[in-house]
Amino acid sequence: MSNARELAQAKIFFALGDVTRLSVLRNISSKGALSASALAVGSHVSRQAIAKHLRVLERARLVGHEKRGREVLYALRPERFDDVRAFLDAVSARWDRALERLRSSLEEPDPETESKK
Amino acid sequence: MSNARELAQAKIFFALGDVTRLSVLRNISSKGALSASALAVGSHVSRQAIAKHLRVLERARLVGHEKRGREVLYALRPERFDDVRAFLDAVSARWDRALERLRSSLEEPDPETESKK
DNA sequence: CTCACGTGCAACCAAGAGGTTGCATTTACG
DNA sequence: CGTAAATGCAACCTCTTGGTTGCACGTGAG
Repeated sequence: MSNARELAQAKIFFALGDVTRLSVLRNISSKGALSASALAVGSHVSRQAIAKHLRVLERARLVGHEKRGREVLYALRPERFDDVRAFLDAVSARWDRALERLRSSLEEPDPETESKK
Repeated sequence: MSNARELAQAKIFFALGDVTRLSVLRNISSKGALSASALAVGSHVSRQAIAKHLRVLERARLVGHEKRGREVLYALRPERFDDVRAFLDAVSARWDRALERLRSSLEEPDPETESKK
């Protein structure tokens, strides 16, 4: 039930569930690859806090890093967002089917299929 | 910078960032509206824990509740997922544009636009 | 070479998350 | 009416989060 895929999904969503991290993602998605220090400049928290957030984002594989001289640049990995979309689509689809089942069972009592229970 | 919309987005993602809550969502998305007790049956945690998770999901407006006799049924509100998709699309689009800018500025120095900095 | 800058690591702290148990309350159903 | 089921509320506990400060280490610019 709680296999590795679902755990990875939860990790991704967890990484997205913080305003500071969302702001970090917005920054590197609009301005390109940035260092932890650069990201901390416009932020209201310290550089070390940003570094921690970057580690969370990286463990969720939403960003990657690359050593560039004496600084470390963090960049987006947008391909991971497809997994998130897949989850959303799956849930929505299941929900639509559940609604459809409910609707048909209400509008049309249909004793044949009803007798299955 | 950190306005109400971004806070709401973070709340949605936070609500999705827990394996138990993801499992709850899967359950009510496949089996339809369920009560907290019913959701707790197949789970490895207590009914009260499920109730807390349901409150988190409800504050993020991902689910809604309806009193049905002596029990309370929780159902999905899939329209909220559109907001999530909107965020993902926005970030991906910005990232694509950032990549495009980077690529063009590398392949073609273009002193005219470069002189803007 | 020097030194300031960017980074990483560690200790620490307050607050919140996630979970439990226990009890009170409501309510459908024999 | 009586009772068992479903819920709500509160207290409590432990572990994690998000944040800080301080310091040590590498490395690039002048």
